[in-house]
Amino acid sequence: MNVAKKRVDRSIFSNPNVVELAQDLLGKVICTNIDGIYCEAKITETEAYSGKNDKACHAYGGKFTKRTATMYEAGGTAYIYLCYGIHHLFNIVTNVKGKADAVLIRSVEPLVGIDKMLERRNMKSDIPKTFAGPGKISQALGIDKSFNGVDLVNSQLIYLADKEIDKGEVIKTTRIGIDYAEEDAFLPWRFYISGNKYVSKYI
DNA sequence: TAGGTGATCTTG
DNA sequence: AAGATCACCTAT
Repeated sequence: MNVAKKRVDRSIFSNPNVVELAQDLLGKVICTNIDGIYCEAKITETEAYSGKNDKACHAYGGKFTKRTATMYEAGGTAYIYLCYGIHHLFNIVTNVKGKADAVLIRSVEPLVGIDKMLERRNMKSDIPKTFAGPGKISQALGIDKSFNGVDLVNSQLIYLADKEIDKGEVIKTTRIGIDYAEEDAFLPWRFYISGNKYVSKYI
């Protein structure tokens, strides 16, 4: 049965160390109330992006555009953008307002509403990789660009909860799909729960 | 392994 | 105004 859960509060998202926070978010639960259906999914894989020094980050070097503006919002804001014309990528903005850090959610383990998540993915069953990959998890949870800028701390439609699950060992490795970032492509800023089945790539 | 897909940003 | 780029996914 479901372990008692509580909504996480603002303070966790305002951590100025996004690399540490990306690891803390593993095991937290994304709750959505979209299309009138309630779903829950545990975060199993994340990546950290830092506006200040990280060439992989959209807001690198203080870059401020219409798109990146969301990244400068307070920790706990949703940053969602369309990637490759097809995929909505879901990030959680971190740090305080004015500092452009974010955590990309790359994979989740479905907990509640699995049938609805499969339907959104146009799949009949949960085969390996069904919920592994940032484009897939947004599709599964019903997240699209209309949620860009939403405050995850207060929203009824999408928020995070803490089920106090022991997440076990965290694997640290390099981020995916950021070859353009030169030396920063080698930073070990991707994290996943060791041994978990819902991860897009091992090592 | 290659191509789809379109918003976003930069360049001319 | 046009062209390049892109934190990916699916099917050959």
